[in-house]
Amino acid sequence: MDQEVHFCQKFTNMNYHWVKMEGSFLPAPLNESNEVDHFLVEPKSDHELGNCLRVQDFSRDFGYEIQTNGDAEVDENSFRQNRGLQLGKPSSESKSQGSSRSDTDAFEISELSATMVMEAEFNNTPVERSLTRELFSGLRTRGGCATPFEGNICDTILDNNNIHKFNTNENYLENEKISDENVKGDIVASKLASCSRERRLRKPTRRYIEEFADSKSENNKGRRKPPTKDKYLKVTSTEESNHIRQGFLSEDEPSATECKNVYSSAKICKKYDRRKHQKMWTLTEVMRLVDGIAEYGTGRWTRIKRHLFASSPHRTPIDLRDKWRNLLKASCVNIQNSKGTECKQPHASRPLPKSLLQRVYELANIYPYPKERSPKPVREATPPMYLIESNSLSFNWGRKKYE
DNA sequence: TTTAGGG
DNA sequence: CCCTAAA
Repeated sequence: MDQEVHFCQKFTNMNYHWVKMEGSFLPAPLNESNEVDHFLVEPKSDHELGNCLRVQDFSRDFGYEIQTNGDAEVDENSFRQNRGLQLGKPSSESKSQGSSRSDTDAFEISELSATMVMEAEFNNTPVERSLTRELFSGLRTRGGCATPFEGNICDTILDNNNIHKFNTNENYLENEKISDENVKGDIVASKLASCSRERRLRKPTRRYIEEFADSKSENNKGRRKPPTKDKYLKVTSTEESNHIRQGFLSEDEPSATECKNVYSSAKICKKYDRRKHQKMWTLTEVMRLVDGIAEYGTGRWTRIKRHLFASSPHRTPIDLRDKWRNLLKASCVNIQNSKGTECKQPHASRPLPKSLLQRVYELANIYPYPKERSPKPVREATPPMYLIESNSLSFNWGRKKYE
């Protein structure tokens, strides 16, 4: 029984916490393993232990599965005939494929599995035998799936960790002047475990958690077709909110690379609430919008967006149009005020420069917003006073004739 | 799919 | 900034 406890505690040290977050379980690193000790120490039966530790459970929850290809299919009997860590081919022959770090999850699952096998091998009690059986039945039954590693899983693990020297290739341990079989196992396993633990100390990042939750919910609910507006971005970053607070006063528009970063993070966070993270229009943005309208006219918001706001992924064509509507209001009010007309001053915290408003006003005359372009066909209507007065414009409005 | 209009 | 209807 002491051996069992010993094994279980060792295993526990390498395990993850499974943290429940928003209804789903996430793997979190384990510094202190006390919380799960009760699962492992002194199990009542083989079955109970198996339920706790089956490989399938890990791979299923990660969305990864563990692969053994055809010729590397593990034969339990031959496996058990090997001693200690001599689980596969010598490391010099082993080849790792696709050992990219981007597949961290799959890698660590495999790593964990291999470590489990090794641990079980060193302690030949019934409990560990059962665990080993469980593990290898899992490896066999779930073949044909995709981890980035092919071939003997243990070889892969060892090779990828650059710890292939641990292969008990008796040479290594003989050089180490260690003969006792159990001590060998403990040393190797503890080295493996420490290697494993190094990478598990990091907490899962927030993005990882969000992605995990998101993908899980998508798997459960099925993929919902995003609304059209999602084609244009939903942004999220702290820089973003700083930018919001700075408003007009800072003209530091996000650079192209920043926009790319924002865009990539925005693609990840699909349910971003723009209302909660509204981005103020900067003066340069407004000027760009005015330029775009001067060039393309109103009602061609998509074109303006494409040509002038290509580097501002957070501005949709609808945003441009809405901003223009607001600009129209602002310019109208200001001009009326400048004429002494009694008009309500907008409580804008950052008033636009008069020159800009003047330009908006002129453009509004050239390209009247559709609403202002007589909703009903009023043929006999006289043009508004402000149009008559703006003689600087060469715009031919309606029925004006050259005489 | 884009635009207009209202909320 | 969002939603919906219409083009």
